[in-house]
Amino acid sequence: MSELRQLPADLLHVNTGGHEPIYRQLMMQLQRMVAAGQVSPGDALPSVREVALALGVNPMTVSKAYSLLEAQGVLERRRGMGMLVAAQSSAASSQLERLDMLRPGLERIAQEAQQLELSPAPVIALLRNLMKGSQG
Amino acid sequence: MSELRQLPADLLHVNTGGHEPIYRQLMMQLQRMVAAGQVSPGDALPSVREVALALGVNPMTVSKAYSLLEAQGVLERRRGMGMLVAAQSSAASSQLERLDMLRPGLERIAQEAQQLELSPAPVIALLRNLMKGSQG
Amino acid sequence: MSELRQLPADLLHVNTGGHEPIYRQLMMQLQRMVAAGQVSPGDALPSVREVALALGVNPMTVSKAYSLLEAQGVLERRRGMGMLVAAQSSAASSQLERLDMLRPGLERIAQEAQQLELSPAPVIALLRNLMKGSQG
Amino acid sequence: MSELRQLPADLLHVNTGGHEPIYRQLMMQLQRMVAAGQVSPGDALPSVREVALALGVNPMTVSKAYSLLEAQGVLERRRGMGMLVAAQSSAASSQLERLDMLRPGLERIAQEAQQLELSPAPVIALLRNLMKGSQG
DNA sequence: GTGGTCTAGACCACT
DNA sequence: GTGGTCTAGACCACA
Repeated sequence: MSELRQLPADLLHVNTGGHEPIYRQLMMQLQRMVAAGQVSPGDALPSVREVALALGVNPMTVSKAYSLLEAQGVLERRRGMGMLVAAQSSAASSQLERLDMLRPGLERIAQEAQQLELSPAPVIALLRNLMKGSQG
Repeated sequence: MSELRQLPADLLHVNTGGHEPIYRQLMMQLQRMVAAGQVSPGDALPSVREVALALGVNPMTVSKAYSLLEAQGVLERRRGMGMLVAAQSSAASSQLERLDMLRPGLERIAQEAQQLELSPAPVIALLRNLMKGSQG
Repeated sequence: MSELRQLPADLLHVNTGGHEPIYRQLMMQLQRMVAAGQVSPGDALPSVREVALALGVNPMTVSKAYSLLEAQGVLERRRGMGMLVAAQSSAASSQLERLDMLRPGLERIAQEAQQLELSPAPVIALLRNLMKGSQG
Repeated sequence: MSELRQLPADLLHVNTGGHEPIYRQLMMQLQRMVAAGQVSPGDALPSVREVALALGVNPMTVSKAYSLLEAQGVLERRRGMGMLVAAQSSAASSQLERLDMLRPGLERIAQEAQQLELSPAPVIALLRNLMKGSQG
């Protein structure tokens, strides 16, 4: 029997105000955590009810995120055990794969910067600053 | 000389496929054009009907974009004569102000990069690449 | 031959920004000037072109105001002489009649004050202040 | 106790006959109700469909009023759950703030009274009368 | 259940 | 010519 790690529900965050749907915020966060190896195949996810309570959102919303990730093969539903990270979910992804998850966002930034007639230098400087900040 | 510049309608583009509402795409494009100084206070905007025809969308959709920009102080209504860029819309914004329009997007990128356990270097390299591409 | 007074075009004002149509602003102003006796039956009005130029509005807008006042019997069109204040326009109105012109606006104020749960005292105090200001 | 107050839809009224657009009538009514404290931050608004039904207008018209108030920071959207009065909407406004909402109208009255060469006394008397009427 | 978006079309008001 | 308003109805996304 492998020892079951249980992902704490309070690792997830949600921004109710923005335009991005809550279920999608949850999906993307979980996907990133899997990709980064912060959670491994076989690890258990907090129950729908638990997450819903911790985040103050509707349980159906959490359930939707879980179900979509299951359909994507990222999660697995185990009878009586809730959801856990799927075995074939290739554990942590390579740096290149993870970088690719950022590509759409970066492409959009690049396009907007061009429309704002901003040269790469200041944009990159700002991004470097923000990344130092959140890591330091 | 009361020479009135008229923004050509075909400078606007719209992506019907995506999730972002058409009216919002128009709003953001116009806002960036004003900020970048590609269009100046007092310049006339193409008529609602003109834009609607050029983009193949419903006039009300264009009108919604215009109205919201007016409520935001970016545009001004000249009764019976169309819309124009508002006077107090501070002409072209400074580089710092324009950079600030990118900040939310960059903050999000930084947060996601952290969750993906990506170091600044590769992310910044990718962004630099994308920005070179759109400028070349 | 009675001596013809000519109303100067710059007595009229117009607020392009608001919701009230320009032609209506002109109509109401002229009506108030007649009612107050600031202009008398037989007095000539500035030409459409003159007013349009002085106010920076479309001549058709001025013309519309004049025509509607003519239809109302306030103005008279005299061939080759432009518009003049109609003879039967009862010269200056009585105080009661003039007060009645303010009634709709005051009724609206009263209704809004009630919805705002404002008692009469402060509203009346503010109005008294504003009237002193514009008269002093 | 998470007791949610729900604003009844029949508190809203609409005058189809006048010139003022329906959506704007709704906006102003709601704004005054918030300012007067008749409805508090966190209170739920009647659903778009409910109001539309009660008033016999198109749901889009109601939705427009709600959306504009949201853009103005008066209301907040709870995805899939309806609208509620925004938290930062400073609860009931002070008497001074509410009085300020009447200022533009009163300024206009004062200006018109001056053009009508009316002295403050009769105007104020009329207003006092009208306000008594709506309170009795 | 909630609001959001878009369309097609009619009608209006202003300039 | 300009934008504004409203309707009726369809379809979508979210919770």
